[in-house]
Amino acid sequence: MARITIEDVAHEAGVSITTVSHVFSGHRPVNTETKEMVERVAQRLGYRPNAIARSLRLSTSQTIMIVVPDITNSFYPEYARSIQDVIGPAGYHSLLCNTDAREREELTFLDEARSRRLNGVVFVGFRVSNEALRPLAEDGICVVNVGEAVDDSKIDSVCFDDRAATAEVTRFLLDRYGPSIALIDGDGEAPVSRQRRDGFEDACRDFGAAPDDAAVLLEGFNRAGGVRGMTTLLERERPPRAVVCANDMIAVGAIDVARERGLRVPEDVAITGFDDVDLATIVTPKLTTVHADGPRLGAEAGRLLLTRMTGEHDGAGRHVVIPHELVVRDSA
Amino acid sequence: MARITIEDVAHEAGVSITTVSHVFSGHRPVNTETKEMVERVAQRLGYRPNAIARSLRLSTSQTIMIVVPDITNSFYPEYARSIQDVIGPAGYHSLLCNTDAREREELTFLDEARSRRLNGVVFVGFRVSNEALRPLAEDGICVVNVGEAVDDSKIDSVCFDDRAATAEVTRFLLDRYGPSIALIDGDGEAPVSRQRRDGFEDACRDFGAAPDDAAVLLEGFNRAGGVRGMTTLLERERPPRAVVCANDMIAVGAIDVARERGLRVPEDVAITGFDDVDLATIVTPKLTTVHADGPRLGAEAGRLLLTRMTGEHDGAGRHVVIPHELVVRDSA
DNA sequence: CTGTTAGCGCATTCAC
DNA sequence: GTGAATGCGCTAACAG
Repeated sequence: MARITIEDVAHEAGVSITTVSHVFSGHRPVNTETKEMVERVAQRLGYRPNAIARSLRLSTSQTIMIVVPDITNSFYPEYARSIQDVIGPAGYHSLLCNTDAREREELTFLDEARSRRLNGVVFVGFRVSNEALRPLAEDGICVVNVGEAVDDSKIDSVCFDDRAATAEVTRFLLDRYGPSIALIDGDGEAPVSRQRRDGFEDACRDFGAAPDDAAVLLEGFNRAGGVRGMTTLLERERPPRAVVCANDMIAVGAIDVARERGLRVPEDVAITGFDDVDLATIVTPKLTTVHADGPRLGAEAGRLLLTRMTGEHDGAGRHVVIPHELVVRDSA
Repeated sequence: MARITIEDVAHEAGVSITTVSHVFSGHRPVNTETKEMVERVAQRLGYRPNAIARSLRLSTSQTIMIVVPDITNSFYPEYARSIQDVIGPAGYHSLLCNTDAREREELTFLDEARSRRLNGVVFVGFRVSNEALRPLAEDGICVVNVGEAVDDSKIDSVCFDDRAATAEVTRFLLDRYGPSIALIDGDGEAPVSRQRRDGFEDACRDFGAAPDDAAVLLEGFNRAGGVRGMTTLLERERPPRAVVCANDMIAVGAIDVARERGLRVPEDVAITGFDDVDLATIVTPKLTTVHADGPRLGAEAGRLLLTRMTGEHDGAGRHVVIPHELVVRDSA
């Protein structure tokens, strides 16, 4: 139960702990015989270096934190996996943290990152202001914000142009089905949400249809949100001819309701999603949606983080926008 | 950049580090005024206790590791989230680790758990033998294996009765559609996979149809696996009347192919899944599948782990089987 | 090529 | 109610 330490190994092998340390780190040459002997002893004793002690000594944990709002939205696992694919080979581990879009969780994780002296954080924030990331950067933690840029800081950012993308789908719907349109948004406060809402309103305004406030519903970024939203919409006197959903899961919920009521999609109501996750091609009808490449977003975030962690880049924040694409399938 | 330590706070506040330590731990009474003063100073300086140092001193990290084979299969995020819901309130953090069902990753993570002196591990292993968990338990790490029990150890286990469940769906299909049946399995070696295969064969044998080896395909536990499997099956001279898929994602892929070829499900081919994840009710036709409650599995695993970590339980391994249920929908 | 030693930041025992 | 001193296990000067 008492774990084997480097000292036990040194003692058993009849060498100093320094030598054992160097056998493992390779930071200085060790006599081949001694080396092999030490390795044998370590093996026999079942020695595992204590990563905690090493972290304390080196003040680096070789780990990063990936903070996401909803791990059950498959967009995020795909994205997270992609980050891991980038930073893993460089020797970094990662903590995948789920906030459920709660402010308290967001703050707690950020605090944790500081307490644990993590090397980096890739953050998708829903509640907390960008400013909350500053203290981390000041502590020397590399951070990539997924979303808006953080001014005057060394914080990098990656995002999609959510506003433009949503305006694009909205325009597509407007052109095809006219001005009877609604948006089921995912969240009142989250930046992504606001961006998408703005895009929706931009397009409506451009089209000449002053966007009715009542045309925007705030539900959750999930299937249940879509169900609630669509139900509300269909209870109206004049249900919309087309519905923009702030993500694919919402769209799935909306389609559920529409079909349940015997409405044909898109003949009776057109419905679009956002993200283009796997679901998009599994539902019937297949979703017309915005392809927002999660893996690519993750890869880019990982790359930014990595170059900063290794010191390859050390200037002001870099800001990259991942291109999106409207994918027209069957739901609109 | 140089982080504030407990010493900085003590110095600034004009007290000893002992006092500061106790202000934060509450492990011994501190004069109220002193306490408030210290807290103010700490606040002002932006002090964050160093979790690494604390871990080293206390030799506990208050962290567990959740190891899953495929984070993009929504079964696992749901399951993991559920574990977190159980252990989080008790003050434990968790690392969510994705192995992609690779042996090397499985071993690496297990090693990591030892190196980092984690308090617990909840393990879904696909490649590595149960025996690989023993060293962890010997190091005093609490472990819950999701799958088979580990004999003569303090390792708990949770599982579904995969064999019985698969036999059940298979029998259902056999009764309804006769002996022309096939299995698209997910993996050649994984224990879950073997269990499900055995269940399939049990049912076939019972039915009197000696299971043809050729009736079992080994693909991946994902949509692409289902696509490959179904394609192979349909190229046969006499394609099966019913197809058991080892999980829902495989079933989705299989349905994709069937429909593409103009086959009606279930009129031309019946298809079943396993897990009953969200997808199951999103595909058309809705999946007939085995409801394997991921969140419940996670909650139970979390509970077992927690009671062991807190010392509430400290005997031999406990083994719990989570009930499953055949859910008949539209695909068979 | 190898060993001695001083911390990394904290919790805690022992003294006051 | 408070402080001084020790050590958790490791790495990296520094010294041979």
